[in-house]
Amino acid sequence: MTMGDSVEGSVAQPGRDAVSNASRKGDQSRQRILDAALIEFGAAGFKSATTRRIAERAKTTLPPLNYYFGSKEGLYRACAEEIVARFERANHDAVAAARRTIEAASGAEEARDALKKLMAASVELILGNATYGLGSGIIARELAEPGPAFDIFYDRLWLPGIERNARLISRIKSEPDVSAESRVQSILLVSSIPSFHTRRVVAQRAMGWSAIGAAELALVTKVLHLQIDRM
Amino acid sequence: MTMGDSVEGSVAQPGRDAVSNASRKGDQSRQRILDAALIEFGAAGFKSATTRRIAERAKTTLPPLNYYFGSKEGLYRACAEEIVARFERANHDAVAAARRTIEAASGAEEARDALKKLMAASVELILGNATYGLGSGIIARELAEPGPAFDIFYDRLWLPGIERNARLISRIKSEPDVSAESRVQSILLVSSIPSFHTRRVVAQRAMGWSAIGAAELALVTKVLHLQIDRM
DNA sequence: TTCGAAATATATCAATTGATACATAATATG
DNA sequence: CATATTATGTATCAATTGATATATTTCGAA
Repeated sequence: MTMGDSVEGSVAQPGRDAVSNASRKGDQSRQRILDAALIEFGAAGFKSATTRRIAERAKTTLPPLNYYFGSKEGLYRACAEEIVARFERANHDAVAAARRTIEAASGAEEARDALKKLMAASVELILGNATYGLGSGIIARELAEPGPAFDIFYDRLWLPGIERNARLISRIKSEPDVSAESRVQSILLVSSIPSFHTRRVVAQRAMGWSAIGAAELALVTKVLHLQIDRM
Repeated sequence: MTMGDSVEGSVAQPGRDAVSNASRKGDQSRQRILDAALIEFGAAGFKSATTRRIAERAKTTLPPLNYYFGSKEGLYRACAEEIVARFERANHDAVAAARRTIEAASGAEEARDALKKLMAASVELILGNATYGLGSGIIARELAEPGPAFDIFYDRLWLPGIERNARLISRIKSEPDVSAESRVQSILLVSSIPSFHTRRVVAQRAMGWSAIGAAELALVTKVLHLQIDRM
């Protein structure tokens, strides 16, 4: 039985106690493949990226890809899981603060502040962090054309994000329960996040920028804050 | 010499005076193929869509695709041109009004109104018009991963749109010339348009809607108008 | 009606590509 | 150290797919 079999239905580490992680040789290969796949899938998309290019970038050959991830699609899903994990790690503090705000009977101002922090963290992640740029490309593509990873992003990014923001917006407006309107507002706000990837692409071309500078990052954040202030 | 040769460098109708358009038999085939390609490319993207499926949907075979459009990529570019043409046709009135407002020494209120009309037309087109839904998918994808049609969309949609809106925003703020800030504001506004496609995908899932209703369309437009009122 | 050009279909090619059978090497464990 | 397990490389397969050579049909002009 190969490792790949245990991947079915789960992209977590294969059957092995979590203690000895990264100790065995194979873990390094697995990680190299995952990193290479993030770059290739991010640059070309699921269908256009080829397993050969991924293997080449990971300085290995084809069989290890299937050995560790079962199939190209399994590898793609593993990339999605990795992206979500990085997103959760980067947003951990803002999310924890938001959760506390929601659970405690906080006032409108605290909710407003929590919402600003959440949005700022997401924008920073997409526009500011060069490494995550790959992730935002994959996410944007998966939204333009729901593919093998849509469920992962939807269940672990969009749905929780919409729910969380809707409660904060509701709190801002001092509603007794979350209204449908707050929910729609939340959707509009959350779904504006991927558009920052679009903005990156268009702005770089329109302004001749090679990268998004701190100045534009600050401007975007400021505009978002103003938007939240006017809710 | 075949028709396909004349496609190089131009996706316009092959060498034939524009008078007798749609008269010859081939024009109907060409149109059927284009319609089929819009659907297939819209659903699956450039790489994933197959010429066989397009031919099948157009109730024909492979050679006509190359005969009329030279190659798969030529067909894709023709689709992009078609999308831009439809967009321009649907937005013609709002664009003409904006042009008049810009050229005349209109005041801030007229500029505000022209900008609202422009944005409303785009939103209506993407969220409201079912037929154009295909186009917004292709556009969204092309932004997530610049491909063979990026230049077409950029040159004929983004660049003119950004320029136009920047002038209107500048007028709203009563600036002597268009400032860099107005330009950035314009980019943020214009690049928010494709995100309505994202919103369609996410909202349909999150709210369990099978389609975007008139109510949500009105809400989105209202939110945008408020945003413009606060510039 | 006749003839040449335009249009469409059949069959096939060649390249790409995901996957894997098989052999070999590396590693860990007793 | 010995051996079973894990890991990796070579070579190859089979399916998909864009493209086209070639034959046939359709159509319009003379």
